[in-house]
Amino acid sequence: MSLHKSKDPYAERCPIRDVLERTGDRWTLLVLFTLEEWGTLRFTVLRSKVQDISQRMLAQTLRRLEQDGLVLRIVHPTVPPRVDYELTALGKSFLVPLHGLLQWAQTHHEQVRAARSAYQAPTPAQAL
Amino acid sequence: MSLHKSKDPYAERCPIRDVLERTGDRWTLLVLFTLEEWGTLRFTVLRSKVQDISQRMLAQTLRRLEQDGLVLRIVHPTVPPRVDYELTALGKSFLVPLHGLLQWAQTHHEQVRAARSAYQAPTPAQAL
DNA sequence: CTGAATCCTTACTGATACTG
DNA sequence: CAGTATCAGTAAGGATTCAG
Repeated sequence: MSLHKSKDPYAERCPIRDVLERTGDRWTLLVLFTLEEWGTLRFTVLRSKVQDISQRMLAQTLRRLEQDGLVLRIVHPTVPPRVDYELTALGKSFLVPLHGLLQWAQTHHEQVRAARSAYQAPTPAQAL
Repeated sequence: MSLHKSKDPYAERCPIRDVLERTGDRWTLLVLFTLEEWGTLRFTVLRSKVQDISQRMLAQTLRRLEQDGLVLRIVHPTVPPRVDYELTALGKSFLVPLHGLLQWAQTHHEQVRAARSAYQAPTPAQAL
């Protein structure tokens, strides 16, 4: 989804907007689920677990999650540098409703696929 | 979010992908919530209720929802044409987990905003 | 290792104009 | 009224390069 910041249909003041903005991008949920499953992970390891994510996108996604207080970034002042990431309490609480989505997807996935297969593109505004 | 169909990180076989693909675009949830609130609506009325959506985007969003079996399209063979849209049972069931997200957003919205305000951009991989 | 900065391609979106 | 088709601007994502 392309979520433009400006001319936002949800409007900035709308609380749900902040959530949808996160769930709506390509990697956030994947990163969140990965951190939930594995606990604390360092950058490279996290990347290896999130299939196909680029370095750029992982860094960007993590920044936003950190900024929103969903993920904690822990820097170890070592050489070479080591940075760990883990869910905050807020992040964990966010995963609860997310599982609702997952559950629905798993339960109704077949139904959706069946509907897609059966679908016939409508002839514009004219019925049988 | 831009959700490319190809090179999909979630992979096509992954059930959750089909859901995320929908929640991830700009208008789908808005349309879904609007239909939930108002029940059956015809194209123009629906458009007037979904603030700022273009005719093109509304049509496109409805097609996908229809294709996935979440929304029912009812064509009245009249002149001028009249087309009604309403949620299917599947569509309504999808709104349940969606409300979980909404709830979380409303509950934790302030926390997120606070985290954003407090956030300081990190100096690259070096601690105190 | 953990990033940030740049470039470039692709996808999304809106405006506009045109049908049945 | 209810769309579709086309066009053009913008934003997202990937690849690459550079740095602490």
